[in-house]
Amino acid sequence: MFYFLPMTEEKKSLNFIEHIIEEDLKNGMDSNELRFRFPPEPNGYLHIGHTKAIGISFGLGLTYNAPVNLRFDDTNPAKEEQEYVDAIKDDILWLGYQWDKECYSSDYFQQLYDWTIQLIKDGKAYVDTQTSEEIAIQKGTTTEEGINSPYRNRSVKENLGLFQRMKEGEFEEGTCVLRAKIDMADPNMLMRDPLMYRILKKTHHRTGDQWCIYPMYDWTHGESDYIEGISHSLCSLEFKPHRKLYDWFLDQIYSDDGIRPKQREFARLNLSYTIMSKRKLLKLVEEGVVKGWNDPRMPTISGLRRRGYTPTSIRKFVETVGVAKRENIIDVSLLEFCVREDLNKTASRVMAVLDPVKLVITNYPIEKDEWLDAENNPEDTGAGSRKVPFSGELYIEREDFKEEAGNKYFRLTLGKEVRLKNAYIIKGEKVLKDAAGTVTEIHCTYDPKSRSGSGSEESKRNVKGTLHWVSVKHAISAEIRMYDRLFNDESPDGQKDKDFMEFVNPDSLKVITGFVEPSLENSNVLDQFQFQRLGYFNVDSDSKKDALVFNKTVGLRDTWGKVKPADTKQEVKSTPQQNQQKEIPAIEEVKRAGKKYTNLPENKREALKIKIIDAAKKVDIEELIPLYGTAAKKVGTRIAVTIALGVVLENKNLIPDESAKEFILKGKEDAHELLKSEAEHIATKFEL
RNA sequence: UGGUCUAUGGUGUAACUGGCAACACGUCUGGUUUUGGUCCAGAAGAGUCUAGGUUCGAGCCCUAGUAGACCAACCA
Repeated sequence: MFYFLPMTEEKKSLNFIEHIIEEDLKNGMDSNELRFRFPPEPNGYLHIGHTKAIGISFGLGLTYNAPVNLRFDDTNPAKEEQEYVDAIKDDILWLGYQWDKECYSSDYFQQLYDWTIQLIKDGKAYVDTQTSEEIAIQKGTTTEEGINSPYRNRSVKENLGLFQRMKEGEFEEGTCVLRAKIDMADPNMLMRDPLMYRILKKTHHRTGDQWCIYPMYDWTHGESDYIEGISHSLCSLEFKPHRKLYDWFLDQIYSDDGIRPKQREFARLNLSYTIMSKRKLLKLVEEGVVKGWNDPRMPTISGLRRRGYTPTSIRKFVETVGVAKRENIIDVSLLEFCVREDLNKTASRVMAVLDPVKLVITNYPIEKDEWLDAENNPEDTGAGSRKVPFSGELYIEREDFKEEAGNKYFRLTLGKEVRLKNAYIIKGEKVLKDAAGTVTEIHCTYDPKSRSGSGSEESKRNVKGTLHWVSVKHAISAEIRMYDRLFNDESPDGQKDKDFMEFVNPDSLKVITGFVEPSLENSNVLDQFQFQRLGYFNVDSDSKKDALVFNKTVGLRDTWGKVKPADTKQEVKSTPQQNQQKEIPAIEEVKRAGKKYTNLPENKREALKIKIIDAAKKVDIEELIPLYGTAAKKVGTRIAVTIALGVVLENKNLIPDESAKEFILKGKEDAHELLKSEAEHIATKFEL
């Protein structure tokens, strides 16, 4: 008998936002007061960068079982459109997140207006009738204070009147604004009488022409959070300076009965070899570098979806990248890992040959066909199997044959045997070439008794290589779109003197015609497959029943085909110092024991001290020389090492001055004093 | 020449009120395998930006530097 141990609660480490929430909860916040929001501006399509923000807020909603609002931050009718609202909703839904309320900042225009009137009455806002240039100049710079607007001290009555007229459309765009009266000398530029309202005579996608004054971001966001009862308002780092203003505005309207939202900021997601800015992505679309916002090479959600990325994989990805406050560039290999991980479990295995060369089995009966069993997914026993047609003429990958090759090459060569997946073992016999020397046909023989699954001895025979193939007679040709990274540089928009367009990879798309097995004839758009030994592919939306089109989502992990020089990275790292450390286990032992020593409670140290000294006696003085400099500052090791040093030196009658010379000779100038004082200090302390 | 933030293996993130720097990706071995995939077992790789300080003990606390990011749109 044994007990079922309680599942050791996986001590999931919290990110800093979760720590804040935990802290708030501990300090008396009720967990059902938690509420989050994702607030996109509907002025473009969502991209992989947004999924981090989405994942954080919706993820928090999930872990704390708290509602998450979707709020469209639509305060600028010049840039926003219904089309984007719809696309954003589609994308979030596709990712699999559920929002609680669908909100719009524009729903709060009236409330915001009412609060504004109060602010004006309180003398905390005024109408400025200067040009934007004048206002900008008065704002000062990061190093110089700003100066007050000449209109800063208009009377409440006058402000009220002017603001009223602004609202009624009496003034043209750009002629006046409403500003908060804060402090033109604040080191935070955002506090220097920020704009609250500007005139925009544009039709808003929701409020139509009802308003011609529109609130600015800062005078909308925190207030919207407050109205919705958001407890934690999470945004990216560049909003950090806005926090002070966020809080100031909140102070003006907050009454004790509501939840006071907190703004907290995290670092946005950057992906290597990718750009994220909407403006730059738009340029790619406009200049025809890609075919649209949902081009499979785009980092947009719609692009990734079309490319074959799954919601699960993207969610896993954002979960894995974590949340912190430092700048980061995440390697695309992590994203790729996440899709492979998901698709490996779900995608049906099929055979497709993308760079075909004909293989003729000379001893296979002409005209004969066989339909062989093929497993759909070895990772999923419930996936069943299907039949694939086999015949005497097949296509195999050109890459899978070489006339001769070393024994690291597991594929077909003349005179060597390989297995055809789900079929027979064959042996290369002869090769036919054209005038240019290109292989046109490979002849081989097969072992009729080796058929997969037949149960015979031969069917179980182990041969090194297994090849995928498609029967010439039964193959369906298909368009295959092969994608590579869109940029050649790891950080295309991170270069100061170069434009990101310079790094566009001209070979990011290759369209080829390949052959796929006939079972794919009835596949549907977005169906996902693993083309065995090649990678994951999905059916593109351009695909038609008689003209199949596939996208390559991602290749299989491939440790063989890789160019090896990448190894240099590994070489560089083994520094001489590390090598030396490896060669001197005695000192290692001292150090290890030393660390332990420092961590032990007072009463348990004695035994270990003896051990340290024993180990120290074995240390050769020569070994200490190159090490002392670093060893001395190694955390937690210092004292123990010093004990050891003291012992060693004493044993060798080197204490103190003779040895110091050695160190000095080696360029360790400080070592003398350090050694002496440390040794003395320790000696007295531990009565050595 | 101001303010704010950040600094941990190649990358990203951890490390509860100071207590042997952990996890994932990537890399490299070996095993299994009818996918050079998956899976399994294992390894290498940082002593935590620098210099001081406090402490028996510092990635964590203190001081001073250094480097990077952000901040002067009638954008969000």
